[in-house]
Amino acid sequence: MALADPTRRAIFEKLAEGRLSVAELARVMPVSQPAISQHLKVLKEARLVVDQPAGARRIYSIDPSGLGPLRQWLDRFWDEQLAAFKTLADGDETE
Amino acid sequence: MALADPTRRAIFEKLAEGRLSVAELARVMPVSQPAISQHLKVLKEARLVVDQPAGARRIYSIDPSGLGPLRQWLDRFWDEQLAAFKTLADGDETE
DNA sequence: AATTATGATAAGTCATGACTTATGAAGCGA
DNA sequence: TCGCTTCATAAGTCATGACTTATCATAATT
Repeated sequence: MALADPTRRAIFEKLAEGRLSVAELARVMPVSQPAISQHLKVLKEARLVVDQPAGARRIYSIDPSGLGPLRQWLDRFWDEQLAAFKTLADGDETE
Repeated sequence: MALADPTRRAIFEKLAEGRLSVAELARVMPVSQPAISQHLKVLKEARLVVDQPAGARRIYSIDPSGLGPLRQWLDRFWDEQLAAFKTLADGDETE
């Protein structure tokens, strides 16, 4: 899970506010530039961000479709558990 | 993030199918009973599962409300990004 | 009471991964 | 072209955490 690491989540949240270059991220975050690049690599492989060259710089932005699988996974449990709860609430004493 | 670890996610998914004791989980999962207990401790602290003593055993089940914060976090990005996309799609050439 | 089953904790090992500094490649401006 | 900036990768360090075996407490069973 690419969003497990707090630093990576922070980067992701920064990018959610707007497109940023690596250097801009490095200025804001409390870690070195290589650390940023490494995190971006993981996020990119997870399809959570996309990058786009702009001269010597490289602009990163969020790939919203990357959140789809997580959302689906989450919705599945959400529905299952709601259904299970409903069953219990409906005066079920199977257990 | 308690759901970062694959083993822990597997435990969580097992519990999503129904309430289980520690021994039952240990029988199904490819790790030792102490490992199971340790994972359950993390899940419990994250409010993702609840436990209930039943004699010498202890029954674990999912606490669906624990998924609420994750869902909220996810929805926030979802909406933000959809809005951002809409802005772009609406013939915006700011960039 | 003795045995067995269950589950939590302690202690130690080991792999993973999040960081660092160093460095090289590529683009831009003087 | 030289220097400056930007970024990625290499290599190494170090902390975290996911496992193990050992053990103890508690509860059910005979």
